[in-house]
Amino acid sequence: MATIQPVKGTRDFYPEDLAFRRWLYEHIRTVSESHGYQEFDGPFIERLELYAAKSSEELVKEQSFVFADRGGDMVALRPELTLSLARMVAQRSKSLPQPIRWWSFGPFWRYERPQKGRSREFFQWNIDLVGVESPQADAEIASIGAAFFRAVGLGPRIIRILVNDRRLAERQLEQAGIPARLWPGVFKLIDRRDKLSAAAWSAYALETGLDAGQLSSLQHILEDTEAWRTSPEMVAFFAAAEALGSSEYLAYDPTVIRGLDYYTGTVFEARDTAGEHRAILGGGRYDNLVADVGGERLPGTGFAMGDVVLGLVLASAAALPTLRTSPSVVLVTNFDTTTQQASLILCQTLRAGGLQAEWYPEPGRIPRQLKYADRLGIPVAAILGPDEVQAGKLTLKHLPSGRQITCTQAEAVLRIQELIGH
RNA sequence: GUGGCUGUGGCUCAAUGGUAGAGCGCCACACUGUGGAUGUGGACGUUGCGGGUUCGAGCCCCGUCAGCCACCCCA
Repeated sequence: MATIQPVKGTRDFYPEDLAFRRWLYEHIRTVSESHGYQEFDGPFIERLELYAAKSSEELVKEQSFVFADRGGDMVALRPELTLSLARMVAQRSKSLPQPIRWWSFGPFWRYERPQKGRSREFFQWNIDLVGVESPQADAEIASIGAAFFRAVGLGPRIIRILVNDRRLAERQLEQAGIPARLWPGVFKLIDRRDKLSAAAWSAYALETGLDAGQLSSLQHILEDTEAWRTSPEMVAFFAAAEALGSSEYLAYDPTVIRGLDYYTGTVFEARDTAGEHRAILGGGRYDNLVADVGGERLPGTGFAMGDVVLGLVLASAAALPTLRTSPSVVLVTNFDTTTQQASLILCQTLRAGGLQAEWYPEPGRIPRQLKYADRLGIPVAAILGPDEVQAGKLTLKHLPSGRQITCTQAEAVLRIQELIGH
């Protein structure tokens, strides 16, 4: 029978895949909560107008799953969370205690061609600090990213968080005599710098409307790795990061600009230092966003990290965890029809004792049952054959060590806990 | 949306236009009450789909679908 194809760009989460996602979620939760952030979530569908002209024109027009609901309203599967967050904050800006520290982990959808590190349905960690304008708030957010990388075993030699500030960049462009109307094009130009050859990039720059002098100034700006010292915000940012212990992950990079239109200040992205993968996370300061969705003006800062690229980076760094997919710590064998009843009772006793226990659901050869336990990584097999039933005992086999003991049923829970080292 | 590459057992891949194979995995047995190791044997295929060329197509041609990769954009 031909199987029906899954929807393009979606992923199936088999137990081992879900185990990884859960592992990720647990690290994200731990790091977020250790900084006092509260978990929240928004709806998976929003009205299209929430996104229109506030994130990026292409993101909304070309890369969102958009459809009319039965009432004729245009809605979108959420392509990002920040606007839902802004909307939720705007709705309760008078009553929510501020500053607001919120995090979330959930699914997002973008209608684009799937490729390496990019799928149409992906999971994303969002973390935001709203109501604070200080560079220290930006430093806290970036440092949470660093703390996460440290927690999952990705050290500063593998990951770097590259930081810039749009306010600084705009000042530099102004000083270079580049008129403000060219800035959007110039930002795009900066973004493309490492994708084009030097000659092609220069040609593209002239097309953007820069003259030779402005281009030369721009090149100086992009090579000046000390320019952050002229920015009070950047200086304060790096000082706070130092205190937060994340300095070794952070570096000023004048070529980082970020594509989303709503960023107003600090911007940053995490990359693997080998340059093998896409950006792992991206974020920055968005001081007008809450006002843009109808609230009072509230500054905010935050980032988003997708699960797909992170998985690739972990794989490259040989840092993927090995995870058990079966929750069972003990398999109760099903020797034959004469012992079935006793096996079921034993299994239920083990559960009552707090152990995750499963029962082989049909009588069968013991080798087969042990092999099953072995393949699932179940550490203990409780063997209950006619001999054991008659003696009122049972045999416990610890599969990783091959050790085997005999005990009474009353002792079983304790003995199993000893075997698995609890 | 544009371009490139690739579709063959469950997986990874072979097969000068001439009999569809291997390794891994799976199953059985050796070992009928002990998994992993070893050996022996076994099952599993309309070669993505549709058409064309040919005496003959997994291979060549056209179409189509899917996957991957790059561009675009971005997590």
